[in-house]
Amino acid sequence: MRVTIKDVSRVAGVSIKTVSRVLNKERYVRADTRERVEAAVKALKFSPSLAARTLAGRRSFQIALIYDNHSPFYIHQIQEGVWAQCKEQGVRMLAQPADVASPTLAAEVGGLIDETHVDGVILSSPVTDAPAALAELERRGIPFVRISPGTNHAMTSSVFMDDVQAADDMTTHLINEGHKRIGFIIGHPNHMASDQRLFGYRRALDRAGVAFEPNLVRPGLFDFASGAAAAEILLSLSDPPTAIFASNDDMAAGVLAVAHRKDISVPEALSVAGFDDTELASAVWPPLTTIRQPTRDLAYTAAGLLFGKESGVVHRRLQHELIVRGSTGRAPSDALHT
Amino acid sequence: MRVTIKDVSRVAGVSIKTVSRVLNKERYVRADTRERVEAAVKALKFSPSLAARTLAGRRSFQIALIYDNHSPFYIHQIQEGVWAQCKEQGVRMLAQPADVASPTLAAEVGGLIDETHVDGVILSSPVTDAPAALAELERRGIPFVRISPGTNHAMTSSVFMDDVQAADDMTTHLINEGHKRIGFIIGHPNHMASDQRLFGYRRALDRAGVAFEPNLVRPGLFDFASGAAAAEILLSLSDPPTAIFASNDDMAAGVLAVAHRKDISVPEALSVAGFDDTELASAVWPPLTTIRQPTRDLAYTAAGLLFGKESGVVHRRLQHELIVRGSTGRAPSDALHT
DNA sequence: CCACAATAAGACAGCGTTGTCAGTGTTAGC
DNA sequence: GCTAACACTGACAACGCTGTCTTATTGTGG
Repeated sequence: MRVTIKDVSRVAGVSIKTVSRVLNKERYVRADTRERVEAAVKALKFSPSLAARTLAGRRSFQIALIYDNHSPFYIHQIQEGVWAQCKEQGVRMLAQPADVASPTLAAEVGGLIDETHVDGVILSSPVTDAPAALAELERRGIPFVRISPGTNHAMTSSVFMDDVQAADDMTTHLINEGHKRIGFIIGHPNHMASDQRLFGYRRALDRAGVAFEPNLVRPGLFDFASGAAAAEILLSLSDPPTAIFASNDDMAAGVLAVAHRKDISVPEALSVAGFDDTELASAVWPPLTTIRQPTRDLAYTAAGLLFGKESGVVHRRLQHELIVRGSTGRAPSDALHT
Repeated sequence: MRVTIKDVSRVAGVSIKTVSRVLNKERYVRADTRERVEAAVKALKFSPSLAARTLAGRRSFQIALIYDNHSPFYIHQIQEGVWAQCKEQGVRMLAQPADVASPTLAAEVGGLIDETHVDGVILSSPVTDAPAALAELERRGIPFVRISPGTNHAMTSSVFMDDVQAADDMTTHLINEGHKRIGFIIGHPNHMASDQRLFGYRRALDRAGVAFEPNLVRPGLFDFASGAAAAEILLSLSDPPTAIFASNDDMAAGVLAVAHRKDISVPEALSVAGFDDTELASAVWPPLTTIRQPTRDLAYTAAGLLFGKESGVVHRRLQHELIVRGSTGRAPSDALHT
């Protein structure tokens, strides 16, 4: 039924081992032999069985992407980046949702690796910082790369952006626009990036000599609803902020919705800023001023590192960018002084 | 290194075949033997090699999900639904993006199946209607289920919603709100659902005796930008529509953005409706009146059919729901008559 | 022209399971 | 108490490749 390496070898008039050599681009195959084999492969539309290659060889031609992130846009971009790199390398990608809070995380990660024999793993935040998952990977000595990890890890490569600086950039931008009371919505507590963005916000305030006010900082969960809930509270303050900086776009969209409902015009009465520059940022009104996180590139680069394009442990920082759109503007009080 | 069935058999004091029987829940294993084996499996944290099972047996414990859809929200829900079902069944899911317009589609689908030996395939629109892909699947006699196919296919199961009725429902709702001039933005031409939604729109107009006006219908591509572009044209008409029904939420968000930019208040001066009820529908302002498409359930059910929960070819229709939110309201002229 | 390395290709075992078949207990019926 | 049917278990080949080892062929320097 199935076309196997045997069929190819028969058609090409060589041994199966020689076919295997051609398939794996090994040395010591004469050019004309190679061509005969390749012609046979094409004629028979032969695709080698991954299962057999995995079982017999040292590679499985598969990698896993493990994630636990509730922003569909973010995940989509991550998947796309890893996928693109895999396609170039002729490797399959196993997308694996996980729950970092689950007690069975370690078992799931371990089982995945044992069952599939994947050649490597890409970890996306916050799985990057789940000790249980990391321990399983290390115990098996399987290569892995982390995307936007929150913790340092000398032994494995990672790809990330400077969350502190990015949040600092955004906050500074708002300050430069005349804002003094800037609300901040923290990201999901599972994500280390959440702390870093908060830190960047505080650092910018400090440097500018703007007093930090705990009232203006609210927790969030990286989703629309939590952003809206936080905005509800911030905007009900007796002395509400003139700008709100949310730690991701989804939450910023929540802020916008509340502003609209309360008939607070954006950006005239309230500036709103997001983070990530997902498709959502341009799909809401007004379009969000945000930080462009090179998510897809992060993922693409991470997968590239996994395939050993560079040797040794590499920590690569990718550049973010402040994207100014319609959701932010001069502080309202400021307008009086012009 | 790796824990194998041999290790388990040694610890349990049985043959590897008996371990295999327990693993596969076959008959003819004494209860106490089964327990001994299960204890050994647990003690050794044994996970059977998928590669070996695939090679030796008739099942691969893997299915593939093939999609080509540019709405991240939609794909996310589809993946989630299939994934949930797979998890219940203890089967791995291979997510495979594809390009229905690509000339290599058939080769990619064929290669995927031959390489991975997947037990079945889930096709999401518009791959459901790509003849090249279907032919490859049929040639191999591999079971597959289609999610929201546009064409009939007697031989395989499918799961879908009634796009015609849903579009009819929405259009009727708008008519009932007093709208006479209702713009319509068609979906991506690759998707059969696009035609059906257009048909439902026309059917509702006909039934209500509202004249169909070709001017009010614009093509789109299921993305934000094409929705905005269509809205731009519709709203520049000398006699613009009082409502715009976009064939999905992404395009409806584009309409909202244009309305905001042109300072047309929604829903007072313009009603906007979407389709799908993705997360986006609730993340924009005002939140979109839309059709709730049971995307996740569609996917979950499709995967269930693949695992043969029911025998024979099944075509299951899932119920949609009209979700009325803030983006639609009475037609403006209508207000005068109240 | 010979020794020796480099190149080229095949034979065969083995990866970790499942399928098949054979063999051994165990029970039921008369 | 004997036989047939059933329940249970194991031996062994096979799945489709790659790794290792062996053998043959071709080049290369002195």
